Amino acid sequence: MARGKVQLKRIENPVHRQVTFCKRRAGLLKKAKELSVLCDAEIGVFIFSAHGKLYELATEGTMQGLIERYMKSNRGTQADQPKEKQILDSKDEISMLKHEIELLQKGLSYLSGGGAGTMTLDELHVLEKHLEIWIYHIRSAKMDIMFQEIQLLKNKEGILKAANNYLQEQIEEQYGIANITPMMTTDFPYPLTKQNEIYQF
Amino acid sequence: MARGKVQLKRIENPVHRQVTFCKRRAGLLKKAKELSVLCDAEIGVFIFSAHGKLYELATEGTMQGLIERYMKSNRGTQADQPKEKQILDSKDEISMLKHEIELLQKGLSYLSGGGAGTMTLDELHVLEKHLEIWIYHIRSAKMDIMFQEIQLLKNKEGILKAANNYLQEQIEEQYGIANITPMMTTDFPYPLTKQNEIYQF
DNA sequence: ACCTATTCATAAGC
DNA sequence: TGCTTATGAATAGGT
Repeated sequence: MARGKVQLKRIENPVHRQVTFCKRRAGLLKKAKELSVLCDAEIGVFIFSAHGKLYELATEGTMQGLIERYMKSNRGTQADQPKEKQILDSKDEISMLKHEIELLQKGLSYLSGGGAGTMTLDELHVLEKHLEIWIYHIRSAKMDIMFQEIQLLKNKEGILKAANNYLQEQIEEQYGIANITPMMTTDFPYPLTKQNEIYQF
Repeated sequence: MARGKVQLKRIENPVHRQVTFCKRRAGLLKKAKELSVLCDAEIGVFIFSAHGKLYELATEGTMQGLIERYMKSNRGTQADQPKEKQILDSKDEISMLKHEIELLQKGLSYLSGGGAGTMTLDELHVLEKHLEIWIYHIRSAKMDIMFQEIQLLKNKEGILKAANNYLQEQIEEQYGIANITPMMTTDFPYPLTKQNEIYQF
C-alpha cells in the first residue's frame, strides 16, 4: 500500500510477515468494529495466526452468542452445508453409538440381574451369540478346576467303594452275612448318570 | 475516508447506511482475505446486517470447521457458553461412547481370541473390573449346579464312609481285626481341605 | 515502536 | 446498484 505495491501472495520473509500480520490484523478488527457501529450490524471475526494463536472480535455480546446466531441462521436458510452435515452426522453417530452401548449394557444387566426381562428378542439373539463365545472361554478355565475337584471326589469314591467291597468280602468270607450289601447296589440313591448334564449349561 | 471525515457513530440516513454497509462489508471481507493470504492465517468473519441477513467468509475450509477450531481454542481460555457447550458436549459424548465401545469390543476380542495382546494395561485394568462383575454372576449360576454335584459326591462319600466304618466295626466286633483301618485315617491321599480354593478363581 | 511516502478504501455526488 | 473522484485511512518499508 505504501512505498511499494504488495503482491497478493504469502509473504515469505518471516519478519515482514509477522509485522504485516500485526498491522493488518489491527486494521481488520478496526474496520469490523467501524462497520458494526456505522451500519448497525453484528459482526464476529476470528483470526488464527500461522502459529495457531487466536485473535477475535465480537461486536455484540459474546462470540458464543454470535456463533449460535450464525448456526441458527445458517440452518434455517440453507440445505445442509458441510457444517450442518457434520452436526447431523454427529447426531447420527451419537445415536448409533448409544444404541450399541445400550445393547452391551443390557447384556451386562442381563448377566448381572440374572434375568432377560428388559431385553427384546432380537437383542437377546445378538447377545446370545456374543455370550456363547465369551462364556465358552470363561467356562473353559473354570471347568478345568471344577473337573479336578470332581475327579478327586470320584477317585475317593472309587477307593471307598473298593474298601467297602473288601470289607464286605471279608465279612462274607468269614460269616456269609449279606444284609449290608444293598447299600452298594444299583439302588444307590445318588445316580451318577446325571453328571453329564452339568457341563452343558 | 473521502470527501469528508466520517463520524464513528451509527449512520442515521437509511440510504447512506445501506450504501456504506455494502461498500465497507466488501472492503472488510477483502481485507480479511488479503490478511489470510499474505500472512498465512485462517480467518472467519460473519456479518449480520441490521435486518438479519448473514454474510460470511471462511478463509480455510468451512465456517463450521473454523468454528470448531475456535471452540477448541477457546475451551482452554474461557468458560463455556450454552451453544458452545452443546457442540463440545456432543463431541465429548461421541468420544466417550467410542472409547466405551472400543473397550467393550476389545474385551470381546480378548475373550474370543483368548489373548490380551491387543489391549493396553489400562484397558485391561478397566475391563478386569467389568469382568469381575460379569463373571461373578455367570459364576453364580454355574456354581449352584457344580455345588449340587459336589454335594452329591460328598454325600455319597459320607455314606460310603459310614458303610465302611459299619463293616469295619462288624469285623472288629467279631474278630478284633484292625489292619484295614488306615485307609480311612488322616493319611488319606486326597485332602479335602483343598476344596475351598476351588471356589475362589 | 515510530515515520512517511504511497497505495487503498470509500464518501459524496451523479 | 454502478461509476467517478476527491480525500482520509491504512500500511510497506525504513529507522
